[in-house]
Amino acid sequence: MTQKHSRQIREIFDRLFEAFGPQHWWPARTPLEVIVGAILTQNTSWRNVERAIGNLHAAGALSWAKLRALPQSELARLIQPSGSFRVKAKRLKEFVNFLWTAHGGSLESLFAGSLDEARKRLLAIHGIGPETADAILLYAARRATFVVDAYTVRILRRHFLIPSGARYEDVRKMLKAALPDEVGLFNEFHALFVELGKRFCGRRATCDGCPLAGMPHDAML
DNA sequence: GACCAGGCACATC
DNA sequence: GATGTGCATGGT
Repeated sequence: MTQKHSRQIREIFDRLFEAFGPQHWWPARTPLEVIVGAILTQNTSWRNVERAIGNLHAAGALSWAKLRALPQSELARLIQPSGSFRVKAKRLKEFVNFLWTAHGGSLESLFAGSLDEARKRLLAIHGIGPETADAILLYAARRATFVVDAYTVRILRRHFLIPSGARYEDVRKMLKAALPDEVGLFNEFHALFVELGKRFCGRRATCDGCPLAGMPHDAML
């Protein structure tokens, strides 16, 4: 991690924040909603997740007790708009069951200890991979970890800030090392990466008007 | 009709 | 360790 590298990362943040402003992530009212949303949004657009969460809300199912009591098949029916609903119903159930059996239903207990300890605990739950674990830690537990999504990797690679073969954990550690350890910064930065990706890094998108225009860049990547 | 969206687990080489 | 596939909906 060179100072130049770190400066470029910060320049990206500054440009994105200047262009897009605060993103107000995560769009959820409670830690429970963050966790449910994080699982439902796996490989799924947020719009469809909102429909699913709307169904859960209408069914009065947005509480740990109700999620625990709800039959998996009924849960699957409610979250159907978010896609992969059988898989995701199972994942939600596994999360809730683990929260109860291992931590007595206490998120505080689940999130206790060092960042790495809490992260390992989450990753051990079936259905919680690195990105979902980091989203939960950052947006529900307010811990300073970086959420590395596909856009983030693509953008950093295009700007020569990570090697082409960089893995999730490499990118996460690089970003953590390049930035001050501030939850608010990590929160905003991930959301800004997603916004940039949606607007300018889709398959059909062009770089016209991209806030990162002028920075070293390879559009072919 | 292909392709994508705020991934993950599993099989296979 | 790297790559491929199923999961499944709704939008472009």
